[in-house]
Amino acid sequence: MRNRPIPEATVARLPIYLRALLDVAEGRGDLTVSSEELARMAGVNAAKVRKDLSYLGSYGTRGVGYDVEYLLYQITRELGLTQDWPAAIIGVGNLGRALASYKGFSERGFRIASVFDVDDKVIGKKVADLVVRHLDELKEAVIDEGISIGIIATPPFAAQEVADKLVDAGVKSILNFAPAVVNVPPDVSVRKVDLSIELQILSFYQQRTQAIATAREANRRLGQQAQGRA
Amino acid sequence: MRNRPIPEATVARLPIYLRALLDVAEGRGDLTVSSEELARMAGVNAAKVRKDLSYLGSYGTRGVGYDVEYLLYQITRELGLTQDWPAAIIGVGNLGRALASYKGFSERGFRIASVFDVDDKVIGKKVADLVVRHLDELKEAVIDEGISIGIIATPPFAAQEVADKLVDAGVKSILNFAPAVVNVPPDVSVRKVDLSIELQILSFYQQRTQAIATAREANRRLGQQAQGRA
DNA sequence: CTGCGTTTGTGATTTCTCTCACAAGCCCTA
DNA sequence: TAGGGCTTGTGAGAGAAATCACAAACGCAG
Repeated sequence: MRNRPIPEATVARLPIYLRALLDVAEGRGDLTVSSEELARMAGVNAAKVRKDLSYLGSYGTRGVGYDVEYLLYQITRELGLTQDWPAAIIGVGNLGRALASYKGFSERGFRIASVFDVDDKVIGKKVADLVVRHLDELKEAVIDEGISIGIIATPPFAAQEVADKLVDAGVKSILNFAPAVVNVPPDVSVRKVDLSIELQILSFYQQRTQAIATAREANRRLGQQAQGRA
Repeated sequence: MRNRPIPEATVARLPIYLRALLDVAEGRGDLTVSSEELARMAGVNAAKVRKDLSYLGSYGTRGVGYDVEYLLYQITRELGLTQDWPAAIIGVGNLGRALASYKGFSERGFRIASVFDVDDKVIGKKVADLVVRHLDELKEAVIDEGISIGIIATPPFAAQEVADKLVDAGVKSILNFAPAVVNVPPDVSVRKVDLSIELQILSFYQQRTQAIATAREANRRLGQQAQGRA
């Protein structure tokens, strides 16, 4: 099992296990945790937890469970969170500003090192203790400050251009909040967070269950009519 | 193909196609679009586009492509976007405020109808033209204003409690921005957006390619040493 | 009306993911 | 040291998603 590449689906769950483990460590101070318990906290089933963790190695003890501290360390290391990855936010609109001061990032060890925009009205102003710089200074900043993650928080029409500039500056990881598809070379990772897409997906399932309810209702009425006729 | 349940993976892509189609319609005003072109705009491959669309029905014309307006309408209808789904935001911190004034929601037809919190310091204040109300008024508001989507933007410790209240009030769709797992009955849909998890996933892939580069480098040096000895 | 170039729709296949179920292995007690 | 109770680690099978590859069908030109 070791040394096999870790499946994408597993990678996406490791941060959830990490959070659960932190809760266990801080909260109760238990020394070990079972796959069953971890599963409950992460909202998945126990077999999945065990298989996921087995990709990292055999870090559990049969009959006992997983050592909380040890597993915490292993997941942290596997996720590359032992080093820090300075990030830059491009776009200082509503969303950009909220992201710049979002506590969740720093709590997980991510530091916003710089914020950029192209609008003279905001350049030079402070956002979450950082002075907004012009996008033209991006490449320089990436080199000087070792920025390794770019966070796109621009309007959609600017997203591709900003992505190109990030790639050109040597950034290999991009988190895209703009509602637009961005294309990058294969050695660059992009993840997207699209808020309205999430709502649209919810809408689909809601509409569907309502449609079913309506159909069932119609059916019921038809049934009553049939009974009435009988 | 029709009437078969639409796969989850397909549902998640429909909003992306929708956006691409809107671009085509507004931008060029072309009357038809091919799966090839849609694929390019959506960042997927053409076969996937065709298979996805085929779940909705046979809306294309062989040798021609898809009628833009017609397909737009069909996807809109399938996603349930012909009716409106008023949403409520719970939690008026940085993120909650940014979400309340996020243009992307209204552009896609989602309306934030109410915002809630439990902190007396913000209740009664205005956020994006809406007066912040106490969470205790949630159930009432859900009924009166027909709220069908709950957006959780609280700190993590409060997320489950808020989710329970949403469920209790009859909300069937929840979008959770709090970095915490929330459990709900099976008839309720939850989608989560966890910003720092996205960064952790990026970190994993970045760290891995760096590790590979380092190993390759070490290898190269070993090779040179071996050559030196030969 | 025929033939050609184009693009869809979809069976078949491959790949990825989840789940099951149980042997292997650990701890503890006597 | 032997045995019983737990919990892990993982092979095997089921299921979902992605991809392939091609027949079917359309428009148009001659």
